[in-house]
Amino acid sequence: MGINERRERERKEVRKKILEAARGLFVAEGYDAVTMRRIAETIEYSPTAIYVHFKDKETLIRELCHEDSLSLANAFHTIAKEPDPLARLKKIGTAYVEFGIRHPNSYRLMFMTQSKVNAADYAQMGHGKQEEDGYAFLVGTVDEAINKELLREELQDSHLVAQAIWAAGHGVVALHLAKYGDPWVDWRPLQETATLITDAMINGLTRPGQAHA
Amino acid sequence: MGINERRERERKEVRKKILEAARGLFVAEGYDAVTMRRIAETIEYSPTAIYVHFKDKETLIRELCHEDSLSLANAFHTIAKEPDPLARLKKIGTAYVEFGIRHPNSYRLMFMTQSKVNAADYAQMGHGKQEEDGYAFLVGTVDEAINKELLREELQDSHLVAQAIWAAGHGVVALHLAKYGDPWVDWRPLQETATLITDAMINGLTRPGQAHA
DNA sequence: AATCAAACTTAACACTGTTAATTTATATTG
DNA sequence: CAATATAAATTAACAGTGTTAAGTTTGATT
Repeated sequence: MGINERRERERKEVRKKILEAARGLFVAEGYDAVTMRRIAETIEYSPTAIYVHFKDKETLIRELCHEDSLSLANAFHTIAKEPDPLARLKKIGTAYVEFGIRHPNSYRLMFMTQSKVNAADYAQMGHGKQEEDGYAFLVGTVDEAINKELLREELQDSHLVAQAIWAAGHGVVALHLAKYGDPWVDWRPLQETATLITDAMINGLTRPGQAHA
Repeated sequence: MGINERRERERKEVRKKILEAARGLFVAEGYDAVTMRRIAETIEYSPTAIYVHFKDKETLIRELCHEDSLSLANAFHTIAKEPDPLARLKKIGTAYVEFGIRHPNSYRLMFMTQSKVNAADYAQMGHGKQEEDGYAFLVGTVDEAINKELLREELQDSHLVAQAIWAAGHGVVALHLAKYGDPWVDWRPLQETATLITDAMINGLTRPGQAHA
C-alpha cells in the first residue's frame, strides 16, 4: 500500500514549504525577522502547524543553516585534492570567507551566537555535523603541515594552530558582518583584509625560507 | 537657589540606580535577560519610569558598555608609553583580549552585533567614542611601524594592516565567546591561542630578520 | 491659592514563541 | 457500511517582550 508513502510525501512537502518560507525571510531579514506568524502567513497555514514539523523556531532555522553549510562542505571536498598543505590552508581560508559573504545570516547563527546545544543533543546528533567536519579537515591539514616540517618547529599542537587559523578567518568575516559600515572606521574591502591576514598567518607560522604560493 | 541642583542630583541618582540594576542583570545573564520589568522590580519603580531617563533599552545598555570600555581606554593610555611600535602592538592585542574576557557581554554587544547607529546619531555622538579612539590608536601604531620600516615593504596601507590585526584579535575572542565549550572542538585555552595568533601575525607582517620581543 | 512642569504610574497596544484543547480529514477496523 | 483510531491542522490562550498614551502625583513658581 502506497498510502503511507503518499502521506509521508505530503508531510515532507509541507515541511519543505515551511523551510522555503523561512529561508526567504531569514536570508532577506535575518533571524529575528523570521516569526512563526510570518512563516505561517506566507504558506497559508496557521502558526502552530509549524510545530507539527519542527520542535521550535531555533531548530527550524538551524536546519536552514545546515543546508547552507553543505556548500562549504562541497568546497572543502574539492580543496581536499590539493596536495600541498599550505596551499590547502589558503584555499580553506578563501572558501570560509566566501561562505561568510554568501550566507551572512547563517554565518551569524552558526558562528556568532551561542548555541544551547547540550550533551544530550550532541550525543544523538550523528557526528556528521558540518562544523565538526570542517574543523576536522582544518586540523588534519595543519597536522600534515606539521608532519612535513613546514611549520616552525615549536608548533606541534595541531589543534592550537588550527584554532588560531580559524580565529584569523573568523575575525575578518565576523568583524565585517557586525561592524562593516560603521562610520568611524575607514573600512577596507573584506577580500583584501582576508588575503592579507591569510598571507600574514601562513607567513608567520611557517619555517623561515619556506616558499609558498 | 540650589533647588534645581538638588533636583538634578535626584534625577542622576535614579538614573544611576537604573544603570546599576541593569548592570547586575547584564553582567550575570546578558542582553536578553535584562528586561525593563526586571530592572523596574529591582529598583522598585514602574517599568515606564525608565523611559524618563533613557530613550530605549538599547541606549541604556550601550551606556553600560561605554562604561566598561573605559577600562580598555585606560589600558591603551598606559600602553601608549611603550616606545617600540611592535611591542605596543602586542600589548594592544593582550589588552583587547583581556577586555573581552573581563566583559564578555559588553564585548558581544559592542563587537558581535550590528548597531543600528545611523549617520545622524554618529554626527551628534561627540566623536570621543571609545571604539574610534581604540581603532585610531591601533592605526597610529601601525603607521609608526610602517614609517620606521618595520613592516614588510609592500605593506603601506595602515588601515588595511590595522584591520587585519584587529580581525586577528577579534577572531580569537569572538570565537571563544560564541563557541567555546562546543563538544566537537578540542578547545585550547584562549590565552594560548591569543599568544600564538599575535606572534604569528607580528611575525608574518614584519620584515624578515626583524627582531622583536 | 492657582498654575505649571517634571517625574512617575496605570493601562494598554502590538508583538513574540509556545502549549492545550479542539476540530478536521482520512484510513483502518469490526 | 458504520464505528473507530490517528495524524494534521486550527482556535484560543498564556506568559512574556519593548514601548506609548493618558492620567496622577509631587513640588516649586507665579
